Amino acid sequence: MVEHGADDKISPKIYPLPIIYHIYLTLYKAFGPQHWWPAESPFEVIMGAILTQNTAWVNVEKALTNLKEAKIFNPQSLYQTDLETLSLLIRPAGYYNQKARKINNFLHFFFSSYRGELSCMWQESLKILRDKMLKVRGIGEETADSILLYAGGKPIFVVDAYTMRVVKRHQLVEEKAYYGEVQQLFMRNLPRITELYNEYHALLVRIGKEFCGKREPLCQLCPLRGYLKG
DNA sequence: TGCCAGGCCGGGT
DNA sequence: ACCCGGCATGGC
Repeated sequence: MVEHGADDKISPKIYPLPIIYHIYLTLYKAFGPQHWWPAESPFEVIMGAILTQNTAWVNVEKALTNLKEAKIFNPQSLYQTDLETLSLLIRPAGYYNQKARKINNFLHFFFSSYRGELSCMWQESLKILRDKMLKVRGIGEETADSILLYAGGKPIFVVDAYTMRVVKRHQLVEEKAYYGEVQQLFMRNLPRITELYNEYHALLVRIGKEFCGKREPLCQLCPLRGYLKG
């Protein structure tokens, strides 16, 4: 352990790492990099982020494949495709009528504000872009943050159902905590580094799936069980 | 068979 | 400011 006091002027004080940071290190050592987001392009990340809303990823992949096979998987073509056709193609992803509308809403925003150019959209500041995306019907906080982090490489932490379940199961936040509180828990306790946020969220999904069933109390095999309060 | 999956919206208190 | 029903397919 490091002694504090005498050499304050020489080296900065060493504080204990926040527990949130410890948990990341634990997960990374246990599972290694997760290689997220599974997509071939930033635009594909955006479409996937909308399609995966409350939906298993395997079903999203089917929808993405359909769009690619129809040779319309680019912003212009998708924007020109009528909702009926679009909903048919994304059917495997579920909620297909809503999601067709959501994709169209996003593309309308994308073309009217940024000429359909991602490079143009990324020039916007993080906070402004986030607020603007949240005004699009069908883009909520998680979807917006997923787009910002995994498509745009912006340093914003994504909170999803697994994240929520893991931090609540381990009593790192109160049971009623909402999205912004959990997001702040992570962002206040971690350096603002895109790669870190990227990997951390992916790791949380990994252990969420593996050890944190929806109705289970707390899996004894979870590598985080030692961090439980109380 | 029923439950779950990388949410979000709109209407009702 | 919460709370809840609706949206829908596919896998286990």
